[in-house]
Amino acid sequence: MHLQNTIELHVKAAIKSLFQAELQSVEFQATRKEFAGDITVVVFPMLRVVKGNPVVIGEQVGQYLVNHVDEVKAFNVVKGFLNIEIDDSYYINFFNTIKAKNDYGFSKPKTSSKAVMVEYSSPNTNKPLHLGHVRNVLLGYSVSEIIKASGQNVYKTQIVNDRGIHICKSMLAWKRYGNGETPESTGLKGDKLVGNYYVKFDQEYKKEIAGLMSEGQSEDDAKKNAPILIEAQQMLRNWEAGDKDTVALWTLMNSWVYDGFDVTYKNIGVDFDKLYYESNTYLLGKEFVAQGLKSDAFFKKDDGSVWCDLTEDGLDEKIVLRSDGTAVYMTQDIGTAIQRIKDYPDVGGMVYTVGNEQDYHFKVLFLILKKLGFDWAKNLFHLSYGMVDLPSGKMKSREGTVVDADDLIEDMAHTAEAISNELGKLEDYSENERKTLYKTIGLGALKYYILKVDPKKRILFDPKESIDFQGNTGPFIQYTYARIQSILRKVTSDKSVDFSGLKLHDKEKQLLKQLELFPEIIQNAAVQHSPALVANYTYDLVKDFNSFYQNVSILGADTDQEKMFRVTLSSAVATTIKNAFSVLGIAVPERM
RNA sequence: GGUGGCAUAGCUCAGCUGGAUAGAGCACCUGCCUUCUAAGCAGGCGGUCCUAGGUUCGAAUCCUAGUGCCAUCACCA
Repeated sequence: MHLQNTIELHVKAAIKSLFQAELQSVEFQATRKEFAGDITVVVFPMLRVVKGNPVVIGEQVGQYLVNHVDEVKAFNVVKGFLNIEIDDSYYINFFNTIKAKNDYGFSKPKTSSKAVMVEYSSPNTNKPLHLGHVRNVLLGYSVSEIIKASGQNVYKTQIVNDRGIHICKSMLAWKRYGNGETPESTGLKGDKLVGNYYVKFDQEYKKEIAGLMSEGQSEDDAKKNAPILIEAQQMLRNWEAGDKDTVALWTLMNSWVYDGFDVTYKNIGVDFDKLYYESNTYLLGKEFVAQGLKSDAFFKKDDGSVWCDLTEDGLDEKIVLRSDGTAVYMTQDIGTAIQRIKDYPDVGGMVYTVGNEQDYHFKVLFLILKKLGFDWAKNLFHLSYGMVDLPSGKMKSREGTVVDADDLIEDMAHTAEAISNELGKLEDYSENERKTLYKTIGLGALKYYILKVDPKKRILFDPKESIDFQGNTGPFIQYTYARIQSILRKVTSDKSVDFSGLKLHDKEKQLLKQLELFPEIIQNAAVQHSPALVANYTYDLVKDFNSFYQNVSILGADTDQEKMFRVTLSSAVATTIKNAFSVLGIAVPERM
């Protein structure tokens, strides 16, 4: 049993036997480092059932614990805080149970529990991925890995927004101004090429608006009447009607984009188990709108449009099908959700990684799916995250004010290279080994930078100020891992050595306490969908290790048993760093 | 205007279900490489936890109101 649970039972027993009172719960916290002790019981809440001086009560409970619990060695009471000292043997026993576990902190998938499907990325197919997508992808991937590590099966997926006016704009601009350019002919990544035409469209569109306005049209009218827009809208109708040439061009240009995305995803180091395409699921959505109409979940207005009334839930009426019978975004999302459960009947819930600008949309979507009567609808979660903004404001693809994902990753590797060269520790590394390492460190810095902040908070990214490589950063943690590997190359950790009877150094005990928290952190991070919890935990662990490393000699320990303990403890810390970073999607280097 | 989110050191962020003198990193200042990798360690400086009320033995944390920033409220996605 967990030590805290044991103590809780005995505190309750103490209150019962000393004061004949029932305690509902016991409040714990970590003992502050200025006081002696390892675990602290807060006495104040007990005053509700026991009248008296908190210090006196603390003393009495403390004495009871020393008498009744083997692991409790001593205690002291400061104000209303009962600080309990735990015997070293408890921590050594704990260490013996985890020292050989390569998957420490992770739980095996429980066969009883349902799988979770996590959606992330969800790009439009008219432009390359940028820093905003990077946050999305990193969050989604990490949350998937965290949920897996917590003991549930996970399917990673995305919905590709491959149809709509946005892609028609790129197609039209390419048709008009492209002169038959291809990724091969230009040497450009496919997504970049298509993105260029999306920008081109916007430029031409703005010119036409200006022209119409100089002829006396209002801005609103000019925006509606610009010929290039009207042509793009016609193109969308042609596409929906299945026009051969339009569909062929659509297929071709989308395939360019997908090739480009694949390169970027591979670069970032994320993957998917299954892809869904909007062009395939919006029809299923329509079917279910028809069903919802029959079951009275929806209603039809006179003009033929279909709505869902959510006023009872404090929201508005929401359209689910246009009067001309075409699908809106909501229609397709209904279809996609249902399709996913059809494809994976073991899925009992879904996580949607989508920016907080769509909070309202998902509130509505989840309510609608409940109204349609799906029991899994209660297990839907919108992993809503804050925007990534630049000092100049919002990123806009159309206006070219974006931080491109590929460029950013490359820049990070260059920074890693520059710092590495300055430190000059890798003289004997081959060119290839170095390249790999620079990428590991650069990506580590970027991913950690983004994942360590609470998802719901906005990130302000200044491209001029490079991401740090010191302090609370990915490279700092990677560095600590590499240091430990260096020790393990000198002395192999023997996991069979028994460490009973060892007297622990304060720094060692602190490390063991921190290690003990890891499995709980993973469970917590899964429940809260927060990689930031794992990142900040890992940072604390690494800080503790570095303090240990600089203050205690590992290889120069007094006895062989002590030396092997320190080596094995270091090894366990390395394993924990590696495991924690793996759920963040960050690799760890053997040297750096 | 309605709704939702955010507000903690000069900057970037932690702070779990309310608990001890609010913690880190960066920046700035002091020390520490002949010994396990100094991308490190040890220490210093730095706070009206947005404001005002309230609940409580106790509030950065919970409640109410206000202020500021952001998002959203389309037969857009």
